[in-house]
Amino acid sequence: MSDQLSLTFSALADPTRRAMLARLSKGEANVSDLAKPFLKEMSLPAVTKHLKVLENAGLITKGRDAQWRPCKLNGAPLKSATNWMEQYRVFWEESLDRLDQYLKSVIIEKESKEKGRRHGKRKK
Amino acid sequence: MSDQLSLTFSALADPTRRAMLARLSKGEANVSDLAKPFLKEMSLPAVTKHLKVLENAGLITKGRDAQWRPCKLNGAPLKSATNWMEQYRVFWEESLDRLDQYLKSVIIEKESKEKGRRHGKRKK
DNA sequence: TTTATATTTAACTAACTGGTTAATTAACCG
DNA sequence: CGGTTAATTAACCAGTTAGTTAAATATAAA
Repeated sequence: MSDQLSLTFSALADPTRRAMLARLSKGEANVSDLAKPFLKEMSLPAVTKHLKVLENAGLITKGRDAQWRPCKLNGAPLKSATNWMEQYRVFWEESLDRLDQYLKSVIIEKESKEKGRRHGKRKK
Repeated sequence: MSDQLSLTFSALADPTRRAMLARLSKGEANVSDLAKPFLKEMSLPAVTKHLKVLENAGLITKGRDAQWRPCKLNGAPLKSATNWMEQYRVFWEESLDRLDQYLKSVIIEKESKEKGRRHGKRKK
């Protein structure tokens, strides 16, 4: 995979990892804190692996405090990812534009009817 | 995987697929158009598979025109993805904020020195 | 009807992912 | 020291991904 953007998107492509980031957005937490909500669904080593993925993507940083590993969120890769997406903004605003154009055309139809069909679309 | 956000991020986690989206952002293209830049690196069936991933994620739509399959980009899933990221904006602006605070503190130090140490931080 | 073009499907494979359990490391605490 | 807590590593496995080549499908064109 290798490139940073791929690493970032790949790390985000998992609901467990996204939930962990959400948790970290509320403040630092060590591994067992982060694991707690998932220990019914998976083991601790599985959590460790997820954290490793996040760490490799640069989305979190693990510190050390005695036997704890306090993790904190690092937003920089999310910034790059958002920057990449930004270039497609026009494509998700497009449908709205089309609605806009449609509404305008309806108004024009309406106006031309009211004004005695001076510049409306001809039918057929 | 299943959930939409995971499907989207997962589809984006590959440079070939991102390049295909970039191409489609410049206008519709059929499969062989999209394949052309990659045929030195991979076969046509590999391209078909990448397009399938994008299609399953709802990022593209494939139409039909005789034997061609004109593809067009669909921005909606990117909108959801960006919305999700938006909640982390504060984390990539944070470092800037910290610089900001630092600069402010420097100014305060400076002011308090100038004004005879009226409300600066006491040393030690 | 044959041939050519565009694309997909099938069958296979190597590498990666996401999980497991058991063992190990590291640091604290009595 | 010996025990406990926090976290990681090792070894393994099933399912998925990303690629391959060869065959099949669909449409146009001669």
